Amino acid sequence: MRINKLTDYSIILMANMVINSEKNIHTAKGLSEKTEIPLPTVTRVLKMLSNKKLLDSQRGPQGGYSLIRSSQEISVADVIEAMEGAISLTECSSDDCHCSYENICDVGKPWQKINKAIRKVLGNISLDDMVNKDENKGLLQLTSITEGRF
Amino acid sequence: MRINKLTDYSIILMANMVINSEKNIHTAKGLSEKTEIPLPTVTRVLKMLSNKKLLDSQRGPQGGYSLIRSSQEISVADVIEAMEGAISLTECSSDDCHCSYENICDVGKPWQKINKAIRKVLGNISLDDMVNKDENKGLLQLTSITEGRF
DNA sequence: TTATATAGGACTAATTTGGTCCAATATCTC
DNA sequence: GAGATATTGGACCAAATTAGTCCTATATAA
Repeated sequence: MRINKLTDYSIILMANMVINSEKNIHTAKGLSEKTEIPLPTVTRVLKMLSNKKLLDSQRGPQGGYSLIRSSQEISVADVIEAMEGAISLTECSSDDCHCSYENICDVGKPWQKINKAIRKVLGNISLDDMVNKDENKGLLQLTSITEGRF
Repeated sequence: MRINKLTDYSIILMANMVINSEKNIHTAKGLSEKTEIPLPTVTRVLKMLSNKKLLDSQRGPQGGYSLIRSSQEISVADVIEAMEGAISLTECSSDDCHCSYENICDVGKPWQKINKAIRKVLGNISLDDMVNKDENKGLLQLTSITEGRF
C-alpha cells in the first residue's frame, strides 16, 4: 500500500519548487542538485508531470518548469492521480467494475466508498501544506480525523 | 497505490467467512470454491492470516479456520497491517525515519499525519461493514468524510 | 549560431509479487 | 492404531511492475 517511488519524488520535487519560490522557474538540473535525486530520474518525473498539466514547461536557456497553479491549489491527490491514475486501493473498484469475480464479489461497493474517502483526505492536503512547518488548514483537518471526531 | 492482491484476497476470504457464519469454521478448500480463488493461493493467504493471529486454525478432520474476533472487531486496517505491515503511503514515514534524504527532506512530517489519518479511516471499517448491504456504522462515517464535513 | 533546456521514447536491471508445489505434522473417526 | 483430512512451513519459479538510464530530436534565448 505504497505510492510509487516516482510519485514520492514528484511531491518532493514540487515541494522543493514551493520552498524556493523566489524563483518562478526551475530546471531539472537544479532540482536534482537540491533534492539529490539523480538527474535522469528527475527529468523523467518532470516530463510526466508536465504531460499531465501539473507543471508548465519552457524550453531553451532560462527555461525550466513551474507550477501551473498556486501551491494551495495543487493537492497531493492531484499529484498521485497524475502519476498513477485514479486513486483506488483495489484493482476492482472503479464505478463500473466488470472483473471475473463480479457476480460473487461482495466487497466491491464498500471499497468504492473507502476509496472515495481516501481521495477526499488526500484532496484536502495541498502542496503548501506539505511544505509549511506550521500546522495549517489541510493538516489540521487531518487531525480531526485522527482524533476520531468525524 | 494499491493494496497487494493477496491482501485483497484476505478481505474477500474473511468477508466470505462472515457471510457464511452459520458455519463457525471454514476449510481452505471450501473457501476456494466459494470465492473462486485458486486453492494454493487460498491456503497461503489463510496461513499468513493465522500466523498474524487474525484467524484461529484447527488441524485434522472437521478442522479449518475461524475468525479470532467478531466481525465487528476486525478492521480493514487490521487485515492490511497483517498482510503488509504498517500502513504507510511512503517508504519513509515511520516515526523515526533515517533515510539518506533525511536532512533535506521537507515532507516527512506531513506524510506521517496523512498516514495516521488513512490508518484511522481504515481502522473504522470492520469486516462487518464490508459485508452488510445496508449502510452501517463504519461506512456512514466515511460518508461524512466524503462530504467534507470533518 | 551556439548553448541550454525540455520532449519523446526505447531499453535494461532489479525488485516485488503472485502463484504453485511438496514434505511434515496434527487430529478426528472408525 | 490406521487412515483420511486439514493445516504448517518452506522452497521455488514465472510474471509483472518499477526504477533508472540513455539517446536523439526539438525549441528558444542570447
